[in-house]
Amino acid sequence: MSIKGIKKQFVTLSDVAEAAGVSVVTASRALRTPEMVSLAARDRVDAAVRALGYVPNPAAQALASARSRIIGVVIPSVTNQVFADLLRGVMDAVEGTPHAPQFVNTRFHGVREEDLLRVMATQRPAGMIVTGIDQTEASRAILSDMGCPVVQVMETGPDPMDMMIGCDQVAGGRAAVRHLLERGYRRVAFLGARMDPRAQRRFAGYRAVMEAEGLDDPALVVTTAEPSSYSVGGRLMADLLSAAPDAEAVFCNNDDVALGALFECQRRGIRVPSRMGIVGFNDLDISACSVPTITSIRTHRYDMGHRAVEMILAALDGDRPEAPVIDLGFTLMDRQSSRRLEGKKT
Amino acid sequence: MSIKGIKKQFVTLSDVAEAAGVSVVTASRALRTPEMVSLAARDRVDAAVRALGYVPNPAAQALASARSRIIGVVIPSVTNQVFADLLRGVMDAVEGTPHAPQFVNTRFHGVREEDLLRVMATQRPAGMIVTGIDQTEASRAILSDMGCPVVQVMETGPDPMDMMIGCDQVAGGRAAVRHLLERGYRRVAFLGARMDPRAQRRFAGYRAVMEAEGLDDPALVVTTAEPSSYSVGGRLMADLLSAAPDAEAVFCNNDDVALGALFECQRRGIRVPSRMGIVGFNDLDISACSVPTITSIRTHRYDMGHRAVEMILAALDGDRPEAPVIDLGFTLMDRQSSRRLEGKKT
DNA sequence: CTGTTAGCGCGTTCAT
DNA sequence: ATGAACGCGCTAACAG
Repeated sequence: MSIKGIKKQFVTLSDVAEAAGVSVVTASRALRTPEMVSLAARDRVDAAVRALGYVPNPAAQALASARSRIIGVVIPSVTNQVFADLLRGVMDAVEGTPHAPQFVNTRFHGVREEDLLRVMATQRPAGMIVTGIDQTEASRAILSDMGCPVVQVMETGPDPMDMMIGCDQVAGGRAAVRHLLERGYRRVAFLGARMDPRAQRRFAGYRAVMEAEGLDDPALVVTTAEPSSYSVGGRLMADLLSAAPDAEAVFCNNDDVALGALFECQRRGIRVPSRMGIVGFNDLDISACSVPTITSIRTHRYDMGHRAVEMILAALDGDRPEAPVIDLGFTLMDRQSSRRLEGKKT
Repeated sequence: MSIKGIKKQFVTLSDVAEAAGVSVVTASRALRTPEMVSLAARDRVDAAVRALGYVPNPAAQALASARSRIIGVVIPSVTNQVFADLLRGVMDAVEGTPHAPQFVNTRFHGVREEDLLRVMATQRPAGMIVTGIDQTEASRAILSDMGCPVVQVMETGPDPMDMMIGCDQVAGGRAAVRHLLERGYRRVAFLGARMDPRAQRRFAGYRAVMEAEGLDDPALVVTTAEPSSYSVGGRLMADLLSAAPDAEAVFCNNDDVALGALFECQRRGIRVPSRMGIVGFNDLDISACSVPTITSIRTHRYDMGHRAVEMILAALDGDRPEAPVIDLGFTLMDRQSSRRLEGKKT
C-alpha cells in the first residue's frame, strides 16, 4: 500500500481517506457518525472502504478512545450446561454488533474473581456481565471503576451495582417444595451439590416452606461440596435413603442431580413418582425427555444472557432502562416425576 | 498520576520508569527480556510495578507490536456439550499465560466462517484454533495470512493447514459397529442428527463395515438435518421402528441421540439391550450413569482443547512439534446398552 | 461540515 | 547495558 511497503500489512484509514480524497478525520467520521458528514463525502468513503476491503483495527481504536468493544462475561464454570445457555444468549446477542464477548471463569472463587476483573479492567471493556449477586466489596469497586455498564445476571436481589436481570432463587425453591406438598408428599428432602450462593438460596426457600409446615427434619437434607453431576446426584440419593429411608420426595438443587437421583432410584427399583417424587431446578432439555419426565423449575438463562447484552448496548447509547433490575421469573414445569397419584411408570 | 490528572486513568509504563528512575525502554525490557537489563535496574522496576500495581495495556501492546495475545477459537456451536468440553480445555490451558481465548461460532456455516475469520484477522491473533478439517479454500487462505500458528481440532486427516489434533472419525464409526456385530446384533441401524462432516465420516465408518459384512440396507439408515438433541433421538428411533421393525441395534451419531433413543425404547417397552442394542458417540457424562448405561466411543475433547493451546504456545516459542498432526485416538466404553447376552434390565 | 494538530501506551529502531 | 526518537492506526480536541 505505502511506498515503504514493508511494515504496513493491512488497509488503514489513511488508505481509505487517500482513495476517497478526504482527510483521515472525515473518513473516520463517515464511518462512526455518518450524519456529520456530507452525503458526497460519505459515499466516496463507503466506496473506498468496499474497494479496499478496509476493516478497522480494534487495538488502535481501543488505544485512542480508551474503550474497547469487548464485553466481559464472568461466569463460575464453563462445564455447567446452565452457563452454556447463558453464553449462547450472549453470543447470539452480540452478533451483528461490533462487540465481542470475552469469557473468564472464576471457578466459584471470590479472590480469583477479583484478579480476573483487574485484568479485564486493562481492556477497558464496553460492558461487563457478572454472575450472581455475591461479589466481594473489592470486586464491586473494580467493576464500578471500569466506568462501563455492568449487568448482574442469574439472580435478582436488592442493591444492584448497576443493572440486574435474573430470577428470585428463594422463590424458586419455595415453589418447588410447595408443588411437592400439594402433590401429597410430606417427607420432602433436599439434595444439593456444590452449594454455591444460588443453591443456598434455593435451599433457603425449601427450608422456609418446610419449617412453616412443621415438616423440617435435618435428616432430610443431604448436600455435598462437590460439583453437581449425574453421578453425584445418584450418590446423594443413596445417602438420603440411608439417612431417611422414609423420604417420599426430593427437591434437587438442579436437574443434573435430579436425573442422577432418578437413575439411582431405577437401579434400586424404587418407583418414581409413586414411591419417590422428584423435582429439579433449571429445566434442562433432558428433563422433558427422560422416562419418567422430570418436573423442574424452568429458568430463562438464554434470555438473561441475551437481554443483558441488549441492556449494555442500550446503556452505551444513553438509554438507561426504566427499571435497573428485571425479574424474568420462572415456570414450574409440571411433569411425571412428581405426579404421585397417577404414578404408574418405573 | 500526571500533572494534568485528567486523561490518564491507568498506571503506564512511564509511571513505572519514573518511579524506578530508569527510562521507559529499560522498564519495558525489564519486563519482557529481563536478561538484557542489569540486576539493579530490574529489581527497581519490579518494585515499582508492584508498588504502582502496573498492568500492561493490551491495546497498546497489540498496536505497537502488530500482535495481540488473543487466541481465536472457531467452533460450530456453543450449545453442544462436546464443544463445551473443548472450550473448557482451552480456558484451562490459557490460564496463567498472558493469552486470552476469543470464541466465535459458525453455526455450521462455511461462508459465515470466512466472515468471522476476516474479522478475527484484524485482531492479529497470537494463534487460531479451528474445528474440523473441512475449511473452505478461502478460509484456509485467510488463516494462513494471519501469520500465526493454526491448530485444527476434533479430527485428524491428511493435509493439515499447520497443526492438527483430534481423532479418526471414520475409525470411530467402524469400531462402534464392529462392537455391535461382535455382540451378536446383525440388523444394525444408523441414527444420525445434524449430519455435519464429522457425523458423515462416522456414518462412512458404519457403512464400510456393514457393506463388508453384506449387511447394508437403506432401511436401516435414519437421519435428519435437525441439530441433535434428546428429543430428536427419540424421533429417529420411532422412525426407525416404522421403517425397519426388525432392527436389532442402533449406532447413534452421538450420545444425545443415543439417550433419546433409549428413552423412546423405554416409553415403548422395548428392552435395551436384549431387544435393542445402543451405541453412542463422544461418551458424555450421562452415558455412564443412565439406566442402562450407554456404550459409547469416548473422544478426548478436553485434551484436544488443552493441547491445542499448548501447541500454539510452543510454536510461539519457536518449538514446532515433531509431528504436526496428533491422533488422540478414542476408547470404546463397553457398557450395558450393548450387552445383548446378559441383558436383563428394562 | 471539514481539516490540523496531538496524543493514546507501548515496541522498535538507532544511537550511546 | 541504556536511552532518545519515532511510529503503530485511530480518536479527540480545536480551529476554520
